[in-house]
Amino acid sequence: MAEKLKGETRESPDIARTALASTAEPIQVNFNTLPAEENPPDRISIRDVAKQAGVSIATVSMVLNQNPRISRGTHVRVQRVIDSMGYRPNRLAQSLSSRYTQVLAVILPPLRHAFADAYFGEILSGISDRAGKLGHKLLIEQAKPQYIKEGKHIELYERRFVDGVLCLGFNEKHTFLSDLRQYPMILVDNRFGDGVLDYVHCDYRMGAKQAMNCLLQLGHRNIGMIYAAPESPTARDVLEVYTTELRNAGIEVKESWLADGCFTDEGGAAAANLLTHRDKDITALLCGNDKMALGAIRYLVEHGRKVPQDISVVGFDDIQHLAYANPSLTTVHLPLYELGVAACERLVSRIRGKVDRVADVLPTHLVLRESTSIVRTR
Amino acid sequence: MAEKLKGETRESPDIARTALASTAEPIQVNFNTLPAEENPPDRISIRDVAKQAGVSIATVSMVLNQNPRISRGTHVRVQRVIDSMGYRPNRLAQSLSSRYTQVLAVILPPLRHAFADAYFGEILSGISDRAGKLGHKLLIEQAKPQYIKEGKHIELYERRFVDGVLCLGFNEKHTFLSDLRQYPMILVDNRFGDGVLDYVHCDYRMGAKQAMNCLLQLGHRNIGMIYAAPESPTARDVLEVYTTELRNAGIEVKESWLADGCFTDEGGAAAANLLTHRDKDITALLCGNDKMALGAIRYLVEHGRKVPQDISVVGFDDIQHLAYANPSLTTVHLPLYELGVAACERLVSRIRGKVDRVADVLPTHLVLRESTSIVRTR
DNA sequence: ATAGATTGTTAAACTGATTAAACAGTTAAC
DNA sequence: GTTAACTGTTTAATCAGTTTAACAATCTAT
Repeated sequence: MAEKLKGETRESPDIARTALASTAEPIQVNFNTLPAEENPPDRISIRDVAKQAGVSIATVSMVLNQNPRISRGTHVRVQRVIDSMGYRPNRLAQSLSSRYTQVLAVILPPLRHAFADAYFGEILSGISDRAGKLGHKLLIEQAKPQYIKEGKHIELYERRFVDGVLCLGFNEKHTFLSDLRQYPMILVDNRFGDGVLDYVHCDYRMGAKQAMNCLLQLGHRNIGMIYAAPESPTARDVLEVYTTELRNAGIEVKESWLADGCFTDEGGAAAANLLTHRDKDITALLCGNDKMALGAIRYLVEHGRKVPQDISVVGFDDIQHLAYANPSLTTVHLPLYELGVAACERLVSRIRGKVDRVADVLPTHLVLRESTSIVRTR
Repeated sequence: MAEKLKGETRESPDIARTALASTAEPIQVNFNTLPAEENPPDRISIRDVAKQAGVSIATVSMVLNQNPRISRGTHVRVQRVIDSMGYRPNRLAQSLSSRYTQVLAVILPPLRHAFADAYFGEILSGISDRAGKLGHKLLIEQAKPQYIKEGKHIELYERRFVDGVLCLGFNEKHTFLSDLRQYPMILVDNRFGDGVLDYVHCDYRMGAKQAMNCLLQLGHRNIGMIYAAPESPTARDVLEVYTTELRNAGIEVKESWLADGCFTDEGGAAAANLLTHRDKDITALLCGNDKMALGAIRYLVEHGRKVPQDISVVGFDDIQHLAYANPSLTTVHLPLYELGVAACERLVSRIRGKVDRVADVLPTHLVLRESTSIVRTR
């Protein structure tokens, strides 16, 4: 138990303060000297500006929208008034008449930790950055069953919340996607119904080929696979390339080499358990994502199998901070940030009617780290 | 190199298919039989509904808003027309006249991986869930320097994008926060300028006390601290309680026990390096968040110090999936999801004018796992 | 029977912008 | 010296709702 010294309790913690002083910049937040905003920031409308500038509201509107029919002189004069009054156009009114909201929605699957997920996070970063640059705001939604049942995803367009939608983490099982096919929408990192919906996804076939090449070159022949979500076309791509590449190497794939890991780390651990028990000779595991790979490694290490000495593991995603795992993970790098950028870019093009079909596939590459090694000869 | 068997190349991967068949539900997406939406979903307006129902648009509006001045009969009759026509009110028009957008913004700091961050993610989940229940949409923004310089954070209100804003991951160094003090805004998981801004945060003092109690009870006396962001009041709370609790236990805090870990895992590793070299007798480390704790453990383990046998480590946050780390992390659980819920709830109350001051503090608790143990006597 | 209160509905003003069409004032062409 | 073609600006309609005040119809109370 902590012994308490009388008279010392509740004393000011100087040392902490000292530490602070040395690191923190001086902080002064004096609210009395802050620029006094006009108390009720009385909404200034386009009419006020027009009156002040001695022109019609149409002129102000045209100045706002850089309409070339406005003369240089008027433009400058009106702009000056706009700036001096601190006028900012009400975008509800703008959207109401212009029919564009300048807002995009991102729909995520109803997973408990969808927002804390590195995979979605990386894509979201890309989307957010590009949306900002294109002058669009981002609305975030989770497609809970109730949400879909109530048709909220359709309301997004119908009630004019957004101009377009990006769907992340969905596959062909999510039939609500087809409700959106008549609106600007892009399915991110998957395909749907043989390409009925616009999409942008990573080249999972290329990634799988890169991973399998690596393992085969390291001499592995008994390679297990922890897959997930076989209803997802891109996930299926990996499975297919996996078997094809084995065949091409003259190896007959055993059914017992396959296990579903549900994209989670627990699932990955469970799958590793299953696979290693079904076939003691497996020397390598290809995993559908990094989380499962991590779970598998944890399971293996905890059960006395050394990674990579006894068994090699390859992941998919190349999630940040997993480079720091122990052993660090060999994985297929998916350009998730770029995927987000591309998806956002294409969606805006679609909204503006500049393209009428989006079907992009982004290249991957393999990142060799510590979780793979040459097969051990017994 | 993989040997290729002639005639076997590019064959269909039956095994993968079989695996699929067993796991996947049957997928049929027949687009010809999907309910044929009226080709041009010709915008239906309140006027169309009014005409069809033989009432004025005012009546339809009042039905929509459940105005009690409408008789039961009319309500039912109009509602039936609304349903049959599939009418959905344009929310731009609604917001324009009602002065409420039903949209909230979440502003995140300009960190590269803000969206992939477990800490923010957890809070965001809470916010998103509650916002949905309260009928509000969520806009997500990152406060890049340029963004602030251009006053986009003020535009959020002035241009009527949102009714209120939740600020995550900011502290007193972020002076732009004070620009928002005249609008509905809640600072999440921090305080600002002695409480000028509304806030909801976790009880970091309580958390620090719980962590220190634990370490002291385990017999540790030379306890180092990896802190971060001393400009953050809540971070300072931890530092202060750390020194106070040591003093109360009759231990004089050494300046050399403190190091800044910048809230990152690399920072945590670097700080662990620094601390263990400055004072070889340190037997425990208190870390300002889980990421730094993880980095510290990685550094220690890689440099031959066993955790917890040689040195105990306590984190802060209780981030998901870190329960699976090896060793699993003893940490202060912050109710981040609940924090998001509370913040959202309070913000909406503020917008509706039901409260005029928000200053909530949520309790924490310690989660004992494997990274701490009784001090080893030499 | 008539004034007063109650109830339900509607006309009209309002929210704050965009934009097509009209309209002056110049300049160019025949 | 008309007519035609441009320029730059304004008028007025429109986007799709909400809300206040007015109004007609019915019900009470005197």
